[in-house]
Amino acid sequence: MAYRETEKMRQRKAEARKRIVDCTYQCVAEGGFRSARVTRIAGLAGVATGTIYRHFESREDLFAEIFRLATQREVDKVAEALASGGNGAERLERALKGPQMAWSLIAEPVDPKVEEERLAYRKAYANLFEKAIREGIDEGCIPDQDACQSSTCLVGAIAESLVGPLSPTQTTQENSATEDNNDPLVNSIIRFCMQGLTGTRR
Amino acid sequence: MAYRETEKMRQRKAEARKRIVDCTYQCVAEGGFRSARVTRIAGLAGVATGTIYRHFESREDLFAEIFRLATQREVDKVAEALASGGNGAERLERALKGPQMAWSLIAEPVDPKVEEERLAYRKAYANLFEKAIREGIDEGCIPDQDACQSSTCLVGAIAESLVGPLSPTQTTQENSATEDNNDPLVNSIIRFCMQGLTGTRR
DNA sequence: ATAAGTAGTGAATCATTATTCATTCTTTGT
DNA sequence: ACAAAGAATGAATAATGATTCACTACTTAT
Repeated sequence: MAYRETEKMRQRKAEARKRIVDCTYQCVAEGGFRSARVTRIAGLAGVATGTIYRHFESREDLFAEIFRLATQREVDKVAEALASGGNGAERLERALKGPQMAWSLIAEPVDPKVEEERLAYRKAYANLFEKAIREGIDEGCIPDQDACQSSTCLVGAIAESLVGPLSPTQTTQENSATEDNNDPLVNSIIRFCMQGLTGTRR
Repeated sequence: MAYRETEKMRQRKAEARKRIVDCTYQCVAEGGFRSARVTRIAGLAGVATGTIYRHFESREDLFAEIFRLATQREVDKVAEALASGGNGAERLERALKGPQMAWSLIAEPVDPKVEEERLAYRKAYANLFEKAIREGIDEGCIPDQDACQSSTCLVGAIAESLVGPLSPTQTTQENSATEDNNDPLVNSIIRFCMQGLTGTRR
């Protein structure tokens, strides 16, 4: 027998896969999941359409992966913020400042499999917040309340403000990905959310 | 010349149109816009598929109309609540209790034309809230803040809580359409939102 | 009854895309 | 150099479903 997969090949395949992922991300960022065509992705990535299917079961699976990837980083950021020092209210406030770019993904209409990921994503956020709220309640810096429900409100308020159709920010990827801008917006969301939680004017 | 459209005919057409609208609504309520097939709608309405196109330009137009209809009633309810007596904070609180069923529509992935309606819908709500918040600020019962931004947070928090993927309520139409239930849920949303606005524990 | 015009029909068409797979190209070990 | 295996290709296929349109059925006015 002759061919045995070698490191060099593994690497080349990995590169192709990455190229596919990157181009998919780009397509999704431009026109959303709905309009991202397998053919176009293949074209951008410089592979044949068939090749996509050597790396992913189906279009949906590819999309689900994109979603997970784009999402993971942001959730991690929030988790990190919630894990660091300060009291519960302070940590929450820091966490609210965290996510910047991936929120845009939670607004987009998609296939069932991606929808599943989206649910997981929102839930991940909500869970982080819920835990933090509970801690705040235990510490006494947040009044007693239904932490689960409040965390849902938080996610909703933030999502709508940052990426919903009402959002004042342009929904282009570039600007929402930048680091520092739209501070007044973020600040007023934070104020609203913190007041909603604590019932304390600041 | 012979045939001239008569009242009887006008009426019959109107009935067919209404049947189409109703069945579309039913389909959408069951499986969402995505999966509502023109053929099935026609079948349910007892007309040929072609007939749909005598009443509506296109599938999208039909859907847009459904959306408008389902939506209008709810927005009216909120407007009414905001118009009645009491101070700003009280009126807002009443309005938050208003919408029940149509929120489910704002979560659903749809075609561009429907998307447009959805935007209008969210905006309608947000505008109502924004106006009410401004009034509350003028009256002094709500502290000064960015009314526009706060109204966006309200819409987001409510939408997520009632119909988002995190919603604890089943997303079936029947129960969310009922009048009185899920009070604890609604109450905690209201508490969160009112605190977010007023910064006052209740 | 007849003619003129409108409404209704639904099988056929058209358009769109994801997916397949027979074929060609590369890599690898001998 | 050769054979065995895998990888890549992309034209062809398949599936879906909206939309059309040639035709029939009905309504109306004379």
